[in-house]
Amino acid sequence: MITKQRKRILDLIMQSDVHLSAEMVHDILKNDIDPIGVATVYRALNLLYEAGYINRIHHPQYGYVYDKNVNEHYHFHCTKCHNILDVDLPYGEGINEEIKRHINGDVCSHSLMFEGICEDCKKNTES
Amino acid sequence: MITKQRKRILDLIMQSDVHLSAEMVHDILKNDIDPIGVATVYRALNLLYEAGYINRIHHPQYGYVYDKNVNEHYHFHCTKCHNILDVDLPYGEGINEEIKRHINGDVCSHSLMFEGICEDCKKNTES
DNA sequence: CTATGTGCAAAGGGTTTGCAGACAG
DNA sequence: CTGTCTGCAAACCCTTTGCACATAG
Repeated sequence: MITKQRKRILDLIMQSDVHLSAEMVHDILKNDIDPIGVATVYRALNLLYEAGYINRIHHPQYGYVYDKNVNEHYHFHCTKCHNILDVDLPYGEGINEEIKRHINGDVCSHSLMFEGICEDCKKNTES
Repeated sequence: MITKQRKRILDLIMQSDVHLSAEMVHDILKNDIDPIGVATVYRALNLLYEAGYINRIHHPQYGYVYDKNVNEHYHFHCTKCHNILDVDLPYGEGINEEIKRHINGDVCSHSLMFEGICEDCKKNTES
């Protein structure tokens, strides 16, 4: 069911250039003309993720963050500002099969996260 | 400072075949002849990790889990039993440099986690 | 003896849940 | 009108913190 709260939450994710956590989404929407409650935000994000409208990744600091890009891809985490950036590297589909032979089970996906200092933080440190 | 509590916690990690969370460590040690408190477990694990005695990885379900293997390596997460297994794949040191060119910042490490069903869970499903 | 570690219980934060009222179709 | 969604507050889980006492060196 598409309610106006869910639409506003989905729109926010779609329009955001950064990866937002549930808390960030709530912080933005609770100050609107008609505020959205925390519970609604958490429920909507889970639902939108389960339905495949948005992507969800594990943030090293803030639990889950949500992403408009639903294609499998890799991420970079800045250990200074804690932003997540998308990494422009082709997704290694084949590696799952390779690992399957080591594990003797099923391997259906993988996630790859790089860690370091992003361009902006590096500039700010130098200056 | 090496206290008997810290030694027992470190020994437990070193002898375990699986990756233990702080809670699991506490659950085991709280039932001993002289029990160890939660706070001590959390403080000791942080300390042992900071000091480089043990490794720590982000578990998709249970916060951090601790690992006796301090060398960089990759992991497999079973989405059924939620165990973490080590993956026997060489660590791709060179890829950090490659990503550095995309990010224009510093890239110092990466973590790679495979997801799927482990051998044991697969067997149990089939039978 | 002095500095550090411990255990307890309370506080903390982020997320989930129960429930009455609101809303969509 | 009926079933689903919302908002609130309480509950929840895991982790951290403050403090008095215990322990290591």
